[in-house]
Amino acid sequence: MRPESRKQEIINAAAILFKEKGYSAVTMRDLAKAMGIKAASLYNHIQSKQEILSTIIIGLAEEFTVGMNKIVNSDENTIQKLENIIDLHIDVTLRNADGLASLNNDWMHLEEDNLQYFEKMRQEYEDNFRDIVKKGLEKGEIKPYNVEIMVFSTLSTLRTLYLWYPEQKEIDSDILKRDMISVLLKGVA
Amino acid sequence: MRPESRKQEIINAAAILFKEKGYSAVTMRDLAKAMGIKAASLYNHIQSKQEILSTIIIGLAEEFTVGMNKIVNSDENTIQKLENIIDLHIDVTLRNADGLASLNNDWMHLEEDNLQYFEKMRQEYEDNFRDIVKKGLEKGEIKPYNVEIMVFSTLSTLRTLYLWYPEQKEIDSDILKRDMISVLLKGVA
DNA sequence: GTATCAAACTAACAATTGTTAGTTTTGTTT
DNA sequence: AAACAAAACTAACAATTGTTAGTTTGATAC
Repeated sequence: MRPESRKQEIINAAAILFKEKGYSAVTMRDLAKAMGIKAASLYNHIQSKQEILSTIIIGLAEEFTVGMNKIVNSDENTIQKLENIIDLHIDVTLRNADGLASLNNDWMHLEEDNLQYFEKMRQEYEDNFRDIVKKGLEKGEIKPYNVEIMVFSTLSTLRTLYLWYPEQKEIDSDILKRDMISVLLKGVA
Repeated sequence: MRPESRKQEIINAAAILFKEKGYSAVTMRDLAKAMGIKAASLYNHIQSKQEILSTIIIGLAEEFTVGMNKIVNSDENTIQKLENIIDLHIDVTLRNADGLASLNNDWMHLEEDNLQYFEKMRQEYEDNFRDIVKKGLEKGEIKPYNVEIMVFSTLSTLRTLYLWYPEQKEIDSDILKRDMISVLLKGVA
């Protein structure tokens, strides 16, 4: 157990509260109470409420960007790439499910520069995803359904993992990966 | 064009704002500005901000409850039942995508009684969904993957439709239904 | 033209918000 | 024990929040 910095403790506590009620509904006094201190004391460690949010979201977005770039630039086939994307989402979710709630639901409360930066990363991530599916379709590695529907459907499931996985502790992470890949790629029927 | 009551106009405008920023981040002054009036004037039509939220969410939740009950009590087979659930979600989404944002993201801001009522409906909806999948699995109509994963995966996609569909106007609703059913039931690979 | 009624308005409220300034406590290092 | 830095505290601020009270406007019915 390496000791976490006080700042990181605050950010982790904030992520939990943001997950439960959303960024706007969590006050600095709520956060302070969760930390067992007074609201003003938080400012010995952080600069602003906004800084907490951007630290949570931008860090995660960059993780996805790095992961996706590796997958796109690999020479694996389409199915393997899709499997790797599923892997990426499961890994990030296991490591920081609370933070993903903010990324999914509170990104619009980022301020100017970080908001633009985030939206750019998200756009590129989705474009990369779409390109993988499109190429798979051209090569006949994927069924000829509407590309947008396939991308949306898969991404919806992966994005929502954060809500669901923490409650399914009995499911081993390898079984999760295997069945998730099966369900998304081969369907249920 | 039947004229909508002023109250309903306010609720519709609120749903759009709630979708963009979430319930907590939307002020009564924001809502008033969107309506072209002053905040105090809203109270000639509604009782409270909370009333707006509960009207949006409870109405939609009841729609899903009614729809799901019809499906569960029908004598169709598992695949047909799943198709009907997909249909239900697409229909509701087409009719009120904005309201679904609140149902998905702001239900936790409902107050005591309505919160309990909502959570009960959601629980029963998910239980019904799970039972359909379980029975389909027993009868061999569905592949033997983890039930929770199948339910979660399908429901994630259907719940997120509200975010995605309004931007895909070029896709005909019948094609959407057909390909959505294909992707969810047969997979992409 | 006067009464009626819905729907807007102005003005204000008490509570809550994020944040700052300045001070005290706590624990460690000299 | 003296000095120091980290991290807590109290007290307060200006702005914003949902909401109320009381008033005015504008259209319709008599």
